[in-house]
Amino acid sequence: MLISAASPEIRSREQRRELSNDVSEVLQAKHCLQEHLSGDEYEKSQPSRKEKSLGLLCHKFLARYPDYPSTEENNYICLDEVAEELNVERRRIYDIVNVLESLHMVSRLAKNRYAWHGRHNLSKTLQALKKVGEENKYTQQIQMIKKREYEHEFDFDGERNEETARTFGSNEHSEMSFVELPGMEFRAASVNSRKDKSLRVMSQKFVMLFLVSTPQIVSLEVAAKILIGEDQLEDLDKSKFKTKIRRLYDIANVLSSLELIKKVHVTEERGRKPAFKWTGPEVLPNIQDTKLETTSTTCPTPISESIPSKEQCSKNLFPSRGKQNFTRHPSLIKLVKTIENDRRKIQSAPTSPVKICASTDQNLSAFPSKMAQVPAVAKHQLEGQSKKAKEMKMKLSGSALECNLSSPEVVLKPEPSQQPALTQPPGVCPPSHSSVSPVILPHPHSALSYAIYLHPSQAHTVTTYSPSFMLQPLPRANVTGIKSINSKVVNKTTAEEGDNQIATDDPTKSLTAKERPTIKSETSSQRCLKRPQALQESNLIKRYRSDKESLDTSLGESIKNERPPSNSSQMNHEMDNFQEEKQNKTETLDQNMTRCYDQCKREDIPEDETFFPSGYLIPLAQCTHGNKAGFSDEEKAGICSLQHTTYSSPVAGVIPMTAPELKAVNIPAFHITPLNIMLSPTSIAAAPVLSNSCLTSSNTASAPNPSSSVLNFTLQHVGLIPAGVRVPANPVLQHVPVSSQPENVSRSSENLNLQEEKPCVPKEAQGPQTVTENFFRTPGGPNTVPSLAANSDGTNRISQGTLYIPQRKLEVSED
DNA sequence: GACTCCCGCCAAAGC
DNA sequence: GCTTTGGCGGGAGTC
Repeated sequence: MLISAASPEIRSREQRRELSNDVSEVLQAKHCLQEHLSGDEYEKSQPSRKEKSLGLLCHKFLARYPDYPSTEENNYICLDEVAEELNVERRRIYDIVNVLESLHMVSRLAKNRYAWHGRHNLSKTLQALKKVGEENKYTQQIQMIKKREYEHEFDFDGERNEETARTFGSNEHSEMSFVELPGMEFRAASVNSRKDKSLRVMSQKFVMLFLVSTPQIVSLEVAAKILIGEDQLEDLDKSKFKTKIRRLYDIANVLSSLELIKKVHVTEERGRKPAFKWTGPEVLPNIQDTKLETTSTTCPTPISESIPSKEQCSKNLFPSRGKQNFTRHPSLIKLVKTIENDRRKIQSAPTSPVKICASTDQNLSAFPSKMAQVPAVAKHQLEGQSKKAKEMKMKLSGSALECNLSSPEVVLKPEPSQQPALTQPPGVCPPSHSSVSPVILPHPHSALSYAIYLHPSQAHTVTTYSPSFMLQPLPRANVTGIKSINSKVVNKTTAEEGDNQIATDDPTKSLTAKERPTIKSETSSQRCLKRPQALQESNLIKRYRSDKESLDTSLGESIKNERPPSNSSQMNHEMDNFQEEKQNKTETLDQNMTRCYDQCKREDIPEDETFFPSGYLIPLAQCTHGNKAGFSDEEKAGICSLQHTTYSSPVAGVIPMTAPELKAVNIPAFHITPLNIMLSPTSIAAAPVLSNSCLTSSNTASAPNPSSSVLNFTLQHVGLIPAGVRVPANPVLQHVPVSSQPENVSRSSENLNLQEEKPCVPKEAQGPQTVTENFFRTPGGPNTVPSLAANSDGTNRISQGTLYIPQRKLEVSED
């Protein structure tokens, strides 16, 4: 009955002939049903509104065809046939087909006839859409709309709408366009030229919004506003808006059936809003080989400028507004191809370092859209850390510690894990591996900088003892975030690894070592050792961050080799430059980090393994308790009692290090004085005393195995001992067999792992202790490094942390 | 009452 | 001139 009502009798008769026996039987049954049932009963037997929804209909439609059809199969779609079989009018089928067409899952062959492609082209299409979405700056548009929504709450006059209209009107991307794939161009001139293909275009743009959004959630309201804004913003009235919303529901139903999106609700200040979340495949915008075909109804830009395709060119040459219906003229093909080839040449430079470093699409190809949050996270952390540092300074300014704040070369900075995780912006992965924090230290002899890497607990310790330090955490949270984000696509993280990641991702667990899960320490390989580029970039980042901190703290002092800002405008200017450079460098560094992480993954290096940048390290002690020196309870809580924790960092170009090594080489770290970190005898005396229990439980029992070669090299390198002179390991640790063989590191790590299973001595029972106290207990001992260098003013110059030596010395440390 | 979206009118485009 | 296609908005069903 429906068919006969919807179609002429002749067509029905022809179709009936083509229909399968099953369909005929269904129809006959229907007719019988209608004849035998009364009107009400028949109505009741009709499917409900829900059962007739477009989404369900689309499900039925999709069920008819395989996701990945083979070429041998008959993949033609006859709209009449489908409409009849699905018992809907053709109008509904058009809605479905249009959306599928926008994703290139179907293509129109002829009148009433389509070809089914399934999901073969889906990834390419999504890549293309993402690229176009990025080019169209949809992210900015979304932000603009959201911002305007917020402003609109306080501004109800009509000026805003005018401003909105102007903004969208000035948008160079305001034309409607359709993204095509090579070989998937619309064959029919009608489709190419018709202006009223907005459902397809809307569908594509809707998808683009998801692909460029972070998180990939788009509210209907925002989507409708953007689509209206691009269409006819002068008609930004309510009816237009409602109509767009209706269409978006149509599209969303189909996309939901394709499991590309999922309906959610976002709760904002003004209430609950319907929205959709992208649940489709992660899209890597690596489309250097994907040729985009963008049709356009207008020609806003000259052809010589970034016209993406011959399609676009032909369309732009013959704008299809009104009744001008042009197909691609053969004479244009040659010209268009030339343009296209040129464009391809330009775009086919994926290895261009400029592209990679400039966070372009190529850059994004390695890291999906969430990578875009990296700068924001970094900024967030820097700001938070800067604030924390200021607070810490304020706190400590009146404390018993006498710290020379007048000339700090390195300013202490709290570690990232101190940042409240809840303050992370939505969609931003919280910092996880926050165990190591580098500090740039200028080398006194070689003009090369050192980086001190501090464990979070050490950060607290250093904060306490030397508040003039500023810890410079690596963008580890960013890296981790990237890793976790990309794990599905890039790293193929196993479930177990994922669990580990979750455990370490939890920022609350990174606050103290006590809360930290036992982390195995194993030095399995130094295959990730040499990453010169990453090292340089890392140093650059550190320098930038130091610069930033220098500005932030407004101390009027700058880190060595950094020119201090002379006035506020210059400072602002430098800040701007810094932010920009920092972002670029951070992203580049993060890539290297992720690459190394991937490599380590491939080489089966445990995720929690200790990594430090290549070069050698002079680590800090990791066992500290802050019961003295007037620490507040809060600070005590922050000072962790890490005993068996190793330091993990997915930093590119890293050396696995175990906790014992850190302890061992910590000694020279404390005595090397490339910094002018002043510590008075008073404060040293006030430093916690290392108890035997600590040594027993962690240093000794956990098989600390000081790497004397590292120690010696370190001392030689910094000029504390002459070349050729070897200094034995710390006598406190001497009962542990010392081996300079690299494998020994692994062995000690294994020991450590075993030890970790034993219950640790309770914090309280250990009493105030810190490994750093080792140095005070054995000052000037024959087997230790020289005593603290005393300054003329009676203070002692110490540095605390893991000293990072440039990589060129690496082979020495491996001795 | 707001949200959701089915339904079908009707005009443009195709043949 | 008939058919196909699809924009559009009323209004019914659902929450």
